[in-house]
Amino acid sequence: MSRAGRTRPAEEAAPTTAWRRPPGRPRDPMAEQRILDAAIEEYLAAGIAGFTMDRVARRAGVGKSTVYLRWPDKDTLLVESVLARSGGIEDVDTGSLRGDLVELAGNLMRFLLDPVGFASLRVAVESVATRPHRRVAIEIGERHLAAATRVFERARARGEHVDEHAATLLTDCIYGAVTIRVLRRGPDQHRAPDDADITNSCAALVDSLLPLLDR
Amino acid sequence: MSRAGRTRPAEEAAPTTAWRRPPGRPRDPMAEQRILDAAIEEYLAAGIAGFTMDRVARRAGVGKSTVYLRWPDKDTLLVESVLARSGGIEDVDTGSLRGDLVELAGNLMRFLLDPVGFASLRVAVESVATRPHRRVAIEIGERHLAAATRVFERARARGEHVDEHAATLLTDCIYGAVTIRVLRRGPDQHRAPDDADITNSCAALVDSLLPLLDR
Amino acid sequence: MSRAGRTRPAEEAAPTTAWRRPPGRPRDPMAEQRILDAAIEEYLAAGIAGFTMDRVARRAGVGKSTVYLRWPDKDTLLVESVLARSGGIEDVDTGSLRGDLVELAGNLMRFLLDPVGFASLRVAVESVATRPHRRVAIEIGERHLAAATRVFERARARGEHVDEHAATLLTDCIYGAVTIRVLRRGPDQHRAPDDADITNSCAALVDSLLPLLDR
Amino acid sequence: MSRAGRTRPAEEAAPTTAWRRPPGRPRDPMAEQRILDAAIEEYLAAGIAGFTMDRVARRAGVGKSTVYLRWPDKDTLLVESVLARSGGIEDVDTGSLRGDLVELAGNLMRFLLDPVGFASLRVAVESVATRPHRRVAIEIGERHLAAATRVFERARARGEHVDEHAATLLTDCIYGAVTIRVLRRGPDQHRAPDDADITNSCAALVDSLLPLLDR
DNA sequence: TGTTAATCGAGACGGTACGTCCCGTCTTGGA
DNA sequence: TCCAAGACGGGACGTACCGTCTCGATTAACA
Repeated sequence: MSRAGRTRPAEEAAPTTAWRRPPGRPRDPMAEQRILDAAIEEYLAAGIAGFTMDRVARRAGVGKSTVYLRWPDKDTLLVESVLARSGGIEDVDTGSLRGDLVELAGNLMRFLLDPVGFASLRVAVESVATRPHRRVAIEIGERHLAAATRVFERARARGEHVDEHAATLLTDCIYGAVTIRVLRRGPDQHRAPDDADITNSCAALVDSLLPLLDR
Repeated sequence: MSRAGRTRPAEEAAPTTAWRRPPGRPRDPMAEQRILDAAIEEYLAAGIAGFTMDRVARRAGVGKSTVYLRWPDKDTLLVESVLARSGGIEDVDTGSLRGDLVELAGNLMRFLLDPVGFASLRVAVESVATRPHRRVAIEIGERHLAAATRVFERARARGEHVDEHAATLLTDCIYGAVTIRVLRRGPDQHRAPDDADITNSCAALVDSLLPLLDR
Repeated sequence: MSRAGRTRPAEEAAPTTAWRRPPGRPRDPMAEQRILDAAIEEYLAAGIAGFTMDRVARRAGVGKSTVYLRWPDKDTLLVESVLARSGGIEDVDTGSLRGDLVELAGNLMRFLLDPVGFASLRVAVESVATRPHRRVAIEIGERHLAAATRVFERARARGEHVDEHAATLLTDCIYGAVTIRVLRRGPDQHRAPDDADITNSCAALVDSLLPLLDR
Repeated sequence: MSRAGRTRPAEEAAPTTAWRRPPGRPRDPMAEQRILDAAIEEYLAAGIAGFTMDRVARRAGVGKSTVYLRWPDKDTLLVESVLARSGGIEDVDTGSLRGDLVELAGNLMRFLLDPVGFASLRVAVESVATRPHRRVAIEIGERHLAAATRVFERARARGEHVDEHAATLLTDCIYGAVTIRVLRRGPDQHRAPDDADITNSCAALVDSLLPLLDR
């Protein structure tokens, strides 16, 4: 997620040394967010084809130099905008493994059905193919995986016996099936399905797969 | 897969009437394939960034007009090139359901690990998001799905009892898991994994999921 | 005015030998004129920029090959179309030298004020600059000059003494002045000047210049 | 001669207010001339057929955008290039009316015999026909006319009596005759005629026409 | 109170590719 | 052999962006 720009205080490692503001006019702290927002809005409005640095800068009320000072090129800006927006795959904790998994699957499905969320899938797939951005895909993957991992850890902490292999399998199947099903219908099919529908179908999926844990 | 060009004999609805060649010089029947080939070669050589209509035309030994007569724009040409190349998800028939499924999963994984195959995934994901090409994604999906469907039908024909729901679930899980795992490592990680490795991991996946069929 | 096409009977020198029709389908005798007409219409309608071989052929109801069989390229067709249309600088004969010259000047002015006539000036100037068509400019010049020459010859035949040099000078001045004046106001200034106006101004011009003949 | 670009200081009407540079990077003041030069060179080297925007930009060491920022299209650039080059119809002042007129006629003839000068005639004739550029023709005309006007004014200042009508007539005849004679032989007939020849023929022309001033 | 230096909005710059248009040629089946 | 139709290879057009650059104006910390 690090940008090419010069380091900022928060990211510095110097623990004891006092931080000295670099000389010159400091960067506008608002610009960053304004640009990210403008980028997402442009992307959502016009798709990847209409996504133009000039337009993003214009919409953000910012000069192009201000953009290029922070992101080295268009692709990077797009990727980071999407990532910044699709950020929080919040942790889930319903008390039971089944409940957690249903919630997890539901979250992913809701996420992918949202245009920005789906965009992060596009970005991930695209970045797998373009060497320099592969990191992005991995990061997105990790983020979702981490939530699943914690769910299983909590289950073990509760005393349930969960085989490591089975857990991985379950995760891949749940995430994979959800993804493939969303791909089959596309995001935001003009009207997303009812929240209850999502939960129901995810519950059915999880219930079908749960037996795998018992060998 | 039909282009914007004028109708060709095979696509005509006229049942009894003899087909009359339209007036004027007929389109070069070779050009079509030469362009598609050149497009894939350019794409593989230079990636999406270096994919240029002029270069494709040049490589195909063709004028740009000849290209634009057949495909309305760069995106469409790229998509159809990839699709044309990623065509044959051949049918599998090993005699047993388990064997078929292992083969199916292996085919998909090998397909996705190949640059052109992975490109078709990119194209599918991208086309889900861009309304005008959604058809493409569906077509790719169908193509893979059809192979799975036939496998289950053959199983039923052999007398095995296969629940409809379970079959769908199995298909989604296998395809989903394979896809997600490929996404995790990317295509053509400089050297694709051994063919035996692929088969082994697919066998493990299928064996783990097969119990789902028995409720 | 000869085209690149194969020779036609009328242009042949064979005096006594019977002319044998060449084998194959004879050329459509109408096509020639239809194409010339269409060319002028297109030129007048859209100017040189909108003058397209495809459009000319289409308007003439003719295939492009039919055009190219008769004229080797666009420029030649345009030039010959204009020339064909601006053809007749009719002879004048009013009985007196002054009358003839006034008529001559008037004809030229009317000719240049007509869009097609002015086009022939454009074509002439242009063709002076483009080596391969220089012939055209000369031809146009000759055509106008010839009329003047005949006027002076007739004057001499009537017994008037007309110095050769003075005649040339007079011709150049009359034609030159008329041309320059038309250039100053442009052709078809939405509404051409009254025919009487033209005659009057030409008469004034000629009357002013006539004394030059008496040394 | 003004282009579509934004206003420059000199053209501004603000009388007392200080001029403020518009925001953004100012246009490269050299580019203008470099492009005009490159255009003329291309035109002279390859004629109108080989006159390509890409080549002009390349030769000027400039991007196409830089060209199109200043001239809206190829025709306009060509016209203005020619005009810029054919600029200086210098004033003449030999002390006598006859001397001035001979000089004037000689200048015009030399001008028209030079490829660039003749090009300006082409441009003028062409622009008379194409509404949007008519201004150009007028400007070229005025420029030459002005020199003649000043000659006659000076003559009057010297006390010579010069009738207004006669002066106009003389100008039209001289310019017209010279133009028509150049048209008859074309510019740069591989080798322009000797400078003395030009002067001689112009002197003869003027001497023949001078009597017109005395009624 | 300047001086220094980085950032800001704006927009011109050198490039490159797009998709369109047209030229002059070629290739059909039919006249 | 010509004809109408229209595809073909080639190449220029004018547009749109990219990522860089150059302005004058700001905005701090340092002197």
